[in-house]
Amino acid sequence: MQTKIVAFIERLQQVTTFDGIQRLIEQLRDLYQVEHLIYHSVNSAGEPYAALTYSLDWVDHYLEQDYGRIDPVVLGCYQRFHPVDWKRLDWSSKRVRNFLLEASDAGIGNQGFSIPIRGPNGQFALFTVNHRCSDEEWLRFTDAHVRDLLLIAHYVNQKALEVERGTDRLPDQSLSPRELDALTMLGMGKSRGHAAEILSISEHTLRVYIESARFKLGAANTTHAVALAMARGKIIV
Amino acid sequence: MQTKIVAFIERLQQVTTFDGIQRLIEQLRDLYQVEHLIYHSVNSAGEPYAALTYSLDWVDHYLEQDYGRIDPVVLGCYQRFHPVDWKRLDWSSKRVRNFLLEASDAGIGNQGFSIPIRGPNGQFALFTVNHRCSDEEWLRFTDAHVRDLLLIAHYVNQKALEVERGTDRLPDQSLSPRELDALTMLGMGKSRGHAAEILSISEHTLRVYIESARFKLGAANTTHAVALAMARGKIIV
DNA sequence: ATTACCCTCCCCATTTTCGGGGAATTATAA
DNA sequence: TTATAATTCCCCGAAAATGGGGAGGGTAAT
Repeated sequence: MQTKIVAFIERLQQVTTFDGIQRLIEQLRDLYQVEHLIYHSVNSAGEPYAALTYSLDWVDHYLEQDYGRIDPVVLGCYQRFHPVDWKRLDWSSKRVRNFLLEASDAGIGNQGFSIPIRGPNGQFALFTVNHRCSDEEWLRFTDAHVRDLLLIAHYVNQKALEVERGTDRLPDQSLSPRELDALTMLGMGKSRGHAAEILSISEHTLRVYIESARFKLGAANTTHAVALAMARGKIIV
Repeated sequence: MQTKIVAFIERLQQVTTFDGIQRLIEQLRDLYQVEHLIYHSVNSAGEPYAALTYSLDWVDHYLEQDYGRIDPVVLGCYQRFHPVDWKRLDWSSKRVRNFLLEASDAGIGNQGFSIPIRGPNGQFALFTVNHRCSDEEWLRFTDAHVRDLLLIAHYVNQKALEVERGTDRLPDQSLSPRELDALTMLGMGKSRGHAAEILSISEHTLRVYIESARFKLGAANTTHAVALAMARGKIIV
């Protein structure tokens, strides 16, 4: 069994394009004989990327409906450190059950196992195995392959980051100490006036920091700037 | 070497109080013969807790100065999934270098290794080993003990959560779907008017959601509500 | 079936923030 | 050293948010 993963990692090293990752994901699905395999990520600029074996119809529908915001797999893994079996997630809300029905119709299996991954600057990725089978079968599968999957998830993410770095993007905008102070205060719920008082600067000055931070982050308004700074790990509230 | 950790885990099971955890941390420091051992966490309500071997003076100073917001160890690990050696963190800013000098004066060693941990509802914890030695010595130490430390970090966090659950806290406030929608839109930078339009409701209605979400989250204003919802993993922007 | 919560709509007055300007001194870095 | 960035201060009008109030219909659970 170990030869599988060794061969895979060797082949992964050759890959230099997103297409290559996609093909590898498909080969991996066949190798492990599961219904679906999904790698998807959101980089620091918020751009999504995915290599997966779901039907394109489902992917389009998912994106159109912005299901990433209610999908318990995404929500549940976003802040988690450890891989999680889909059974352990929260499927209780009505909206989610509806989503589940649609997913099932689109050919998504009832069993799933997802591995969250985090990269630099808030980059977030998920590596998911999906299958349709009984709980017992699934338990046997996961027990047998968790280690492999962890390694694969890690390597695939590394490769995706590497390939993406080729597509040169805007450099990571760094915020000045005062800008971080300002955003932190606002994120903590202080009003501009109070925040300025705490930082011992005029309210006007505070506003300059917020403005420049907003500009650097490409944020539409103050709330957005705070949200982006948080999402990118620049501040903690 | 393995007997060390087995004995530790057994003793850990007996612990039922915060004081017990503190004593165990001290014993662990002696066991591994390092300068300092630190476990600290922030729960879903934002309350900090720590069991550590730093001097109380330094802890007081750290809290008073709110160094948690600039400490590269905290910042760097907050969004990371994997343990990290302090050398790999970003110590470049002036403010940080100053912090480092103060820390060194307070008896904190030059070498460190921190393990981030995440629990339910945005709970975040750090397990850190600190020592004063050369890079080579430190490499030998970490190489020899990473596995142990990972396990210990995990068990200590579990125990801390368990002990904390005893001190019954306010139940986790759940937000309604529409409240989540509203906060998500604002977190994405939409204005109230635009957000209402996207959600196909009146701007007045949107405001009701924001107000109730703010109330539930105990937030002072909209920006705060979005920040809290993000920190608690309720929304993704 | 009653309670409770969710969703939707509306008014008003007050406070706060936004987005455009401009300008000075001090650090930091190339 | 010279440029670039950071830090600090200021004005103003338009726009948005806040904090009260009230009201009706729906759904879900007890």
